[in-house]
Order: sequence, then structure tokens, then C-alpha cells
Amino acid sequence: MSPAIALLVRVLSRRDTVAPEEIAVLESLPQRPETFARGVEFIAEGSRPGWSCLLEEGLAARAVSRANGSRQLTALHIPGDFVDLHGLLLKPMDHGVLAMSACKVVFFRHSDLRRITESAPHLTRLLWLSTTVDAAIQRRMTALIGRHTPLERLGHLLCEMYSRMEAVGLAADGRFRFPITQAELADLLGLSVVHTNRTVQDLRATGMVSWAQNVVSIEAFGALARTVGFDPAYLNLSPEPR
Amino acid sequence: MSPAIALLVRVLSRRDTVAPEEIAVLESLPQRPETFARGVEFIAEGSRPGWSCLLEEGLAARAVSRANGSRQLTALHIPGDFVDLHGLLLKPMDHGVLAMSACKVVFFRHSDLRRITESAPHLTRLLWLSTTVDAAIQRRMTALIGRHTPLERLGHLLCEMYSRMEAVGLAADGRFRFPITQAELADLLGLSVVHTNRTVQDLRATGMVSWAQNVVSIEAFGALARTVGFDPAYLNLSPEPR
DNA sequence: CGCTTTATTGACCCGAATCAAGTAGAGTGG
DNA sequence: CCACTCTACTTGATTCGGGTCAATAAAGCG
Repeated sequence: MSPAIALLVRVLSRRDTVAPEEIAVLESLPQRPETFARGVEFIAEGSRPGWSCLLEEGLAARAVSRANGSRQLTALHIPGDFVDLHGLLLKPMDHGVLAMSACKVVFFRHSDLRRITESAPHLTRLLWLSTTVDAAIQRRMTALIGRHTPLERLGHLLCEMYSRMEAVGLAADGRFRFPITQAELADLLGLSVVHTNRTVQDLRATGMVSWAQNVVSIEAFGALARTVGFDPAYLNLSPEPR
Repeated sequence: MSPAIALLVRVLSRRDTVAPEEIAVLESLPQRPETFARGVEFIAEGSRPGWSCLLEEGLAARAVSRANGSRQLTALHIPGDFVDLHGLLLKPMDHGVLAMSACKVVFFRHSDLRRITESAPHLTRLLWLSTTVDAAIQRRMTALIGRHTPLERLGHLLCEMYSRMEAVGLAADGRFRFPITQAELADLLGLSVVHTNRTVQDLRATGMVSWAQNVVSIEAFGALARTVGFDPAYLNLSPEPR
């Protein structure tokens, strides 16, 4: 199985059983692999792509730009995420996608994905589910930025990233690679760079998280989750008939 | 045609052509109508409903609650919105839905909706599209709260509400009914009640909006849209093959 | 026509932005 | 191998937007 598909199936399997025929359907899709360097906006805001991409390696982010030139990062994506699957339906793209680290991605033609909706209803629902989990994450983010302290925002984000990465086998024992600069983190959390830095230090001072050389290590996941109010239910990582 | 379905079809038709057979399929679904008084949380956070509801009349909001008891409103819903269509796939509900005014809603059984995904691919894509537009709106909200001034948040929200209401025939000439208290608005915009009030007054002072007795009147839509950076593209209200 | 909810105003204060340096690494090239 | 540069991180001083507290006006409404 191609590595990108393997990751996708791995996440989907956390949510429902994926039949061998469904895996075969995914496997049979023509792929267009590409890699992008850190900083590249590989899906442009306002564009009308005819392909959607699955992230295979690296960290990517969605960004909406403002009139004054500044941009806001609205979401992070990790390997196994079907980053712009919604582009199949949503035209034009209401946001851009940029590589936060070197990214390896695989593109699928919309016409091929559309064929799945014509012939594989359950698989279609699983893909649809992916986009709704995405929306649930976005909803969390809105609440987080709207009504939570900087420490809660950061702590919650780390809990979420850990949980998601763990689901695709990229994290264990509270540790995961997280190649993001504090400036990018600030864009994501809706804080200034200076305050983001102070918040990271506050979080380190609690002893619940250590973070150096792009590796985050959550020393006390339970305690952190409790203090920042993280409950992974919204990630829908438990198998259910969908 | 039942009024709720008529509204739904009206929005869907703004996004793509809806075939008569597709309308017939929607019409044929068994409906369970209900009404709720203002303030009632008619879909509970954490529940696993077997039905999804389409709003026919009134204003509703999604809310996520916090540990300390406060809640954050993350989205507003107007007639024609398939408020918790994502509940078909997402279990449990990651947020509650509450009536901001008296609401008339119509429930559809998940088993019936699932049947649509089995037999009506294009209609399925239109429903899927609804949930992704919803996500795009949420994304906008995140960016709005994260990096925009209170005046921009409020002005943008009003532009969006007008555009959405106009699409279902509930607004014209810049005017629409908007039965929301400033406390609720504060919850939605991530501001304090006091500051929300001052922001409303600031907005009135610009002369671009007048607002009294639950009726908002945008006197200069173009000017307002320009000053708050509103571009309706993310609402996907232009017909496209989907 | 009281009573409750909603809107409004003023005073005060604090959290986070902004401004301004300074430090530490990681490359890069002479 | 070491200056040079660039980026990321860190720290301190200052400012200000928006929160909080408290009180009053104005609607609704039973």
C-alpha cells in the first residue's frame, strides 16, 4: 500500500471499519506525488484546484490573508490529513495551504474522487466524516481563541496535536516532532510573538511540557488536559458505524 | 413543497442545479416537525442524536460549553440551514444547538439521510457541500476573532448574516430581522457585553448601519464590506457543477 | 404598573500588544 | 576557522485596548 493511503486508512480505521474493497478503491486512484519546501503556499487562496491532496510527510497549515497583508493561520495539518478534500466541492478555495516544514503530498484528481461518491457510499461517508471532524476542530479553535487564556490555547493545541499524531503513529510517550516557529504559533493562537514566547515559557514552568529542538514532550498529559479542558471526543477517534 | 424543504432547495439552488428528482427525494423524507422556545438547547452537547434538523423559522446558535460554566457561541444558523447535518457522521455531538428566538425546526431520520448517500450521489455532494460551507464560515469566524478589531468582527458578521439571509429571501434592501441580544452577540464575538455595546454604538456612529428593535439595516453595504474586509466568496452562493 | 431583562454609561485596572534591544544558533563564504 | 548574516528566541519598558465593576436608563412583559 502506498504510504499516503496507508496513513489515511489508519485514521479512517480509528473511526469505523474500512472494508478491503474500500481500501482497494483508494489504492486504485491515480496519484500525483509532489514535495514542497518549507514556506511554500502549495494551494493558493482563491484558486480552483482540480485536485485534492493528502499529506504524507511534514506539517502544513491553512491560512487566510487579510487586506493589510497579515495572515491568520486557522488550522494545522499532519500526515494522514486530506488537507483540501473540501476543495472537491468548495470553489473557489476560501484559504491557502502552506508548508510549515518540507512536505510530501499526494494529489488525487477530483474527477476520481467524485467517482467514489457515485459508487462507494460508505467510503464517501468516511471521507465526508473527515471534513466534518475538520470542522469540529475548527470549531474548537474558534472557542479557544475567543474565550480562553493564552496558556489554555497553547496547552489545548498541544494536547490536540499529540492526540492526532498519536492516531497516525507519529507520537508516543507524550513526545512528537513539532517543527513550528513561535511566530507561526502566534499566528495560529491569535497572539503576538512576544506573548507567545512568554506563554511557552509559562507552560514550561508548569513542568507539564518540555519543548526543545522542535520536539514537544508532554510530561503529564492527564494533568495538562485537565488544566486546559482538553477532551478528545471531538476528534472522533472511536470506531462507530458511520 | 414543505416550507423547510423549499428553503433548503432555495439555498442549494444557489450553489448548483437541483434536479426535480432530487427535490422529490428530499420531499419524500419523513419529517418530524418541532418548535422550541427561545433559550432552549434543543440539541445537547455530547448527545448522539438519530436525527438531524433543518431550521425553518427563527435564529439558532451552536454553543460549546466550558469547564467554568461559561459558554461560547461558535456559529449562528438561519432558516434553510441544515443545522446539525454533520450529526449524521459525527458522534457524539461536539457542541449544543440552542434557540436564540422561537424556532420551528424539522427533523429527518439519519437512516433516511444515509439512504440518500446510497442512492443519490449528486444530492449527497450538495449536502456534503452544505457542511463544508459551514466549515468555511467557521474558518472565517476563527480568523475574525483571532486578528480583527471588534468593529471588524461585528461589521463582518452583519455582512455575512445579510448575505446568507438574502440567499433565502429573508433580507432585502440591506434590512433583516436579527433577534439577538448584545450579551449573545458578545458570546459570539468573544467580547465582553460592555465592549460589545460600545462597538455597536461605534458602528452606528459610522452611519453605515442602523439597528433597532431587532431589525438591522445596512445603509451602505459596499462601504461596510470594504471597511471590514467582507468578501462573500466563501459562502459559495454561485452555481457551479459540484 | 411593578418587575425583569436588556441597553447604556462611567471609572478603574489589567493582560497583552507594541516597541526596542539583546542573545543564541545555524549556515555561508572568505 | 572565523567573521558575517540571517533567523529564531528571549527580555524589559511602555502603552493601550478591552475587561471588570458598578450604577442607571429603558424596554418588554406578566
